[in-house]
Amino acid sequence: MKLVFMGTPDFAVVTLKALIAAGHEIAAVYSQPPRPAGRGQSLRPSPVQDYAAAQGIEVRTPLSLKSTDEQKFFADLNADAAIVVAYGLLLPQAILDAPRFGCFNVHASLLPRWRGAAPIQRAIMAGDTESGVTIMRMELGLDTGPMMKVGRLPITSETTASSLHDELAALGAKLMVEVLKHPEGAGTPQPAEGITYARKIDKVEAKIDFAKSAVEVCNHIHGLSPFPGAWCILAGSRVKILKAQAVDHATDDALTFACGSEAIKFLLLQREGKGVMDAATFLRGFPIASGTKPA
RNA sequence: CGCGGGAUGGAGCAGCCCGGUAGCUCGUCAGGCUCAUAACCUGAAGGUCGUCAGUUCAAAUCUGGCUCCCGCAA
Repeated sequence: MKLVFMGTPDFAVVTLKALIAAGHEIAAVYSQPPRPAGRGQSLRPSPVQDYAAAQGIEVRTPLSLKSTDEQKFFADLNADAAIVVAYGLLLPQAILDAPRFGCFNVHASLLPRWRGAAPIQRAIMAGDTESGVTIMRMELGLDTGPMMKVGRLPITSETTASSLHDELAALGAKLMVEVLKHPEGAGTPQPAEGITYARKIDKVEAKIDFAKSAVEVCNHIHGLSPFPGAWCILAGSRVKILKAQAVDHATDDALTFACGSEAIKFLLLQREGKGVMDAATFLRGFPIASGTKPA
C-alpha cells in the first residue's frame, strides 16, 4: 500500500522500519520539526526524521496541520492510509478523511486506560501488572478511536520504562503490519469504563519520595528509568536510580533504605557526571556509610 | 557560544589547588589455609596518567588546542 507515516521518537521508528520491511511504499514521512536539544542546545532532527532521511524518504515537519495548504499537500499524496505513531500533533478532520482507508495509530497502552502522552511510564508508575499496545482507527478525540487490534504484555518487578518501551514498540509495529492486511475493518469501540489519562511526565515528579511504600518507590523508579530518571541526594551527590528492588526491611546493606513501609534496595545507579553502574561497582568508588540517609 | 562534572593498570575511584619515587577498593594469575565459601593469608602480573603542543632541570599535577563520556537545563 501507499502510506504516509507520521511519528517522532524512537518508538515510532520501529513501526516505520516494519512498514518498509513489509513492502509498503512510504509516500512521505511527517515528523516534529528539529528543536534545540541536548547540550549546547543545537537543533537536532527527530529520530524519525533522521531515519527517514537516511532512507531517502521525503520528510515534512510542519508546525501545524491546520493550514489548507498543508492539508492539500497531504491529500495530494493520495495515500491508502496514514500511520501515526507518537507524532505529537493533533490531526484535523480534513487530514483524517484524506487517505482511502483512513488513519491508524499505535498507542502504547491497553485502551481506554492511559490515553495520552506517557502511557508506558504511567502504567509502570501506577503499579499495573499488564500493559500492551492498541492499534486504533483514528478519530478527532485524543486516543478515542475504535480498536483494530490489541497486544498484551505483562509488567513484572523487572520491567522498566525502557524495557517495556522496546517490547511495546516491537509489538506495535508487528500488529500494525497485520492490521494493514485488512485496513477496511471498522474496529471495536473502546469500552466506556476504565478510561484514564497518562499525563506528561514532569521533571519535578522524578525526585524519590521515601515516605511512600517500597513498592511504590520501586514502581516510580522503574517507570522513570532511564528517562528522566528517578533520583535522590546521596552523601551530597545527586544520584539517579535506574533499577531497584523492594525488600522486606532495611538491612546493613549500604544501598538499602527504609521507605514509608518496607525498604528499597538500589541496584543500578548513576552519579551526576558519571556513567551507570551496578550497586557493587558504584560503592567501590563512592562508599556510602551504613546509616546514611538519602534526601 | 545555555550551565556544569569527567577521561589515571580489566572495573570503580584517590592524587591535581601547594609540580619531583603513581595510591585505594575490587578483579585477574600463582601459592597457602579451610569440611567449605563472594571468607582469610602470601606473592605476582598489568599504567607512554585520553590526545597534541607549550612552560619547566622536572608535568598525572601548570597553560592552550583537540577528541570522547556524562549530569543539569531545554
